[in-house]
Formats: sequence, C-alpha cells, structure tokens
Amino acid sequence: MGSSMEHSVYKQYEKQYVAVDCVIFGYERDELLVLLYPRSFEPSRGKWSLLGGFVQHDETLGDAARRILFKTTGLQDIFQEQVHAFSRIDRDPAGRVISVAYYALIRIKQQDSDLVREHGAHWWPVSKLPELIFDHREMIESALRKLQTRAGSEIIGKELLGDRFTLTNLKKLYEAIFLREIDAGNFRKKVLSLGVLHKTAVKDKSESKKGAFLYEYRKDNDEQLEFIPFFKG
Amino acid sequence: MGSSMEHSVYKQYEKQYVAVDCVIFGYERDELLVLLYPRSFEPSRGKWSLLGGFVQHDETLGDAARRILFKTTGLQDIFQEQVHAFSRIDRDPAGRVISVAYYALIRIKQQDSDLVREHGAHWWPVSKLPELIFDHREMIESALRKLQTRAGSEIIGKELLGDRFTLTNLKKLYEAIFLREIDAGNFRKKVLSLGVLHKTAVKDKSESKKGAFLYEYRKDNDEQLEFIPFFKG
DNA sequence: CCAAAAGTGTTGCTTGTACACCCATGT
DNA sequence: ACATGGGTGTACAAGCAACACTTTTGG
Repeated sequence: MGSSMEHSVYKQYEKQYVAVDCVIFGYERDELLVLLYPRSFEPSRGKWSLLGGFVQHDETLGDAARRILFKTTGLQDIFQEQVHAFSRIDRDPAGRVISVAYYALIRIKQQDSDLVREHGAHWWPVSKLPELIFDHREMIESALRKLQTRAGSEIIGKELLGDRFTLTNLKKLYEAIFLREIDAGNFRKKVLSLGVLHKTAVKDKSESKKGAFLYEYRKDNDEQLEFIPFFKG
Repeated sequence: MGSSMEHSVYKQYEKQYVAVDCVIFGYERDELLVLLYPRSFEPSRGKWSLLGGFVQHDETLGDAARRILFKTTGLQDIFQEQVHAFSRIDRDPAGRVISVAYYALIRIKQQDSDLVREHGAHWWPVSKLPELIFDHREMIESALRKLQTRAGSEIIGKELLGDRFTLTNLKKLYEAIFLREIDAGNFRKKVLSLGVLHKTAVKDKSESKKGAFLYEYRKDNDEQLEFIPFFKG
C-alpha cells in the first residue's frame, strides 16, 4: 500500500487479526519431523495444530515467528523462511484470522525438552501426519515444497544435523526431505563439487566400522556462492 | 494459528492493518512493464507507487488483489500469484501496515485505458524503474523473481501476449522476463518439445516478409502437464 | 574371512549451447 | 538480388543416472 490513502487516516479501514504459524522441522532416525501440539478444546478437539500466535504492533512477521519458536522450544537464532499467507475467510471458525506460515529448521537435540513437553508438543513424521486443524496440513505441504526448493539451491546441513556431519548423514537428510532415494556416489560427487564443505581430519565411527569423515562448512570466504542449483526433487 | 487460544476470545489480541499491493506486469515493445501511479501528497510526493488497498473482512488476500486490479484496470479473471508478505514495522511512515504483495499478468491492450488514465497510472519498464515509495522496489524485485520461476516451470504466454502468438513473440517475451538474450533455435526446440502449444494454420506477417506461424495452447487434455522445468534464468 | 558402510571410477544417455545453414518473400 | 526474420540441423560440452568396483575394519 501507499498512495490512494492519506497518512493517519487509515482509521476508516478495517483491521484484521494477523497470526503466524510455524512449521518447525526437525530430523531424527532418518526422518523429517514436524513439531505439532494437540488441541484440547472445541472445536477440533483431538486434532493437531502448528505452533502459532498473533502478530503484535511492535514486531515483524519474522519477529513473531521467532518469538513463538523461542517460547515453545527455547531456541534462538534459528533459520526460518516465510512460506505463504493464508487468508480463507472461514479458515478459523472462531474468527477472521489471516495467518502467515513460516518454516524453521532446528536441531532436536538442542530444544528445551521440558518446555516442549510442557506444551504437550509432539514430533510427527512429515510422511505420516495426523489430522490437523484448519489449513495446517496445507501449510505443512507448502512449507515442505519451499524447503525442497531451498535444499536444491544450497546445502541445508548444519541447520538440522549439527556443525559437523558425514556425507552419508547429509544424504539421508536429503532423502528425508525429498522423500525418495538418492544414489550415494552421485550425491557425494555433486555435493563435494560445490566446494562449500571442508573435510575435517575426524572420522565418525558410530555408523560403520570403517568410519566416515566429518565435514563442516567452509567459513572462510564466500557466503555468496550459494544458490548454485545442485539438486532437483 | 489455531490452538493456544479459545474461540471468540481473540479480542485480547491486537489487530493490524493488512494491505495488498499489486505488481501489475504488462508487455509492450519487447519490454516487461509495471503499472505504477504517482504519489501526489506528502510524504514521498513525486515518488511512484504500486496499486494497493486494504483487505476487508469479507475477502481473501487474493480477492483484495483482484478487486484492486479491477478497480484500476477494469480487468477480471486475471492470472495472479502471491509474492510475499512485507511487515517491516516502519515500512509505511503513516502507520503500521502489513502488506502482502501479489503480481498479476495482463494484456495491456485489454485494459480500460480511461480508468488507468484517470488514476494517473503509468507503465514503467522493469529495467528502468523510477524512485518508489516504501518497500515497493523490493516488492517488484521479488515479484519478478517469482515470475521468472514460474515462467521457467510452465509457458507463460497467453497471459501477456494474447491467445495466439508466434514463437518469436514468445522468445522476445522471455528475453524481457529474464532480462537476457536467448538463442532462437534452441528456444524454439525446447518450447515445442513440451508439446503444450498447437501450431495453427495462420501466419503472422506483421513482423517479417516470410511470416511466422501463430501458435496457441492445446486446450484438449492436460492441465497437469505443467511444471515441467523448461527454462532456467 | 566377511558383512557393511565409505569412497572412487566408468559408461552411456540426456540436455544445453553455440552456431552454421537453408527457406520464403517484400522491396 | 538481397536483407530479414523464420525455421532446421549438427557438433561439442556438461550434467546426470546407473552401477561396478575398491577400501577399511569390527566382529
């Protein structure tokens, strides 16, 4: 907006409830998971819900998403990205609420488990979601598509895995994100050819006798080397 | 949103002004254009602005975008797509307004010129934009990236060109969208290989002595053949 | 020794790109 | 006849997918 309206005279226009819903992705046991919590009151009691909240005057949508994430997982400085604004008039039976979906990537190990438990939240595999309220399933599906797009343009690794990981860890993560199998050899070559990972001297022997080298992101130069397409769903 | 709040008790939460800003793309003289109109009052008098308006209780964001588009161009049933929600707190100096950007593709010939003139609107080339208010430049840039993504996944043709067009018309449109030159022979082969266009018996002689065949979309079967990647920026 | 994951190499196919070349025709 | 866009063919390079093969080591 901008023109077609004088300043300070917005009074004549209607305001809306604006919410943010967070699709919080985690990764465990080779599966991509979403954090949901159960709805304990009508309507839709028993169904599951994304974590959400209303946007306040003094915060951006991103701020609101961060606030919600912090409140429910205790985590800060988390990668997140806007997905889409959902605005069906009757999407929330209790009132007209426009909701902007965000997705976030967190390391489940790092969450404040007490806080999560206190909210009754539960991790669900994206491939086996329970019944969800409102348009939350649609939000998760859109978020997953966004995540896939991003994972195809740059390496999503440390956000979900940790600072160091083996190439097999990364491959399994990508299989979880794209919901399909990937050739190990080709994946390895493709990822390494991008030159954004640095092989450490450390081997992880937890998943094989031989052990696999741990890799980390090259911190040095280029944050701008991103967005070289390297993987398509 | 959903849980964490009882129904009908949203009263305790703050409402927001929610606006929609439309990035209206047109195409003429081998250029991709955006419809802007001049701001005639302070602040930012003399700068240019997207067409926008506030969202009402009884309409979705898409409805609002359609309403604004109709009000300013007289056009209905226009292709449009949501771009992003912009929410910087001070993005509008006159008040806290969250704005969701949409882009639309229209055929300039079909617009209601009187209506457009009455609003003082003017078509600007995307590559030579004037100074814009607020975050409107950012909105246009995001919208263009979205348009490029979409144009790379399916053929954007009739929305901007008309029902029938030559392959050279389409190539020039793509050059305007991607802001770079494209090889004519390769473009032609790629587009035809998708099999979504049907060659008519009619030649357009307006642009060459030899004349070029007009193509149209195959209406018959498959709307689902879309989203086959066919062009990358 | 051998199962199992780590890691390397090879081959063939598909796709993209550059560019040469022929066609049709109004002036 | 020739300039101009329309349209086709070719040849090379890059990227990708399938899969064979070697390495390492705990049990």
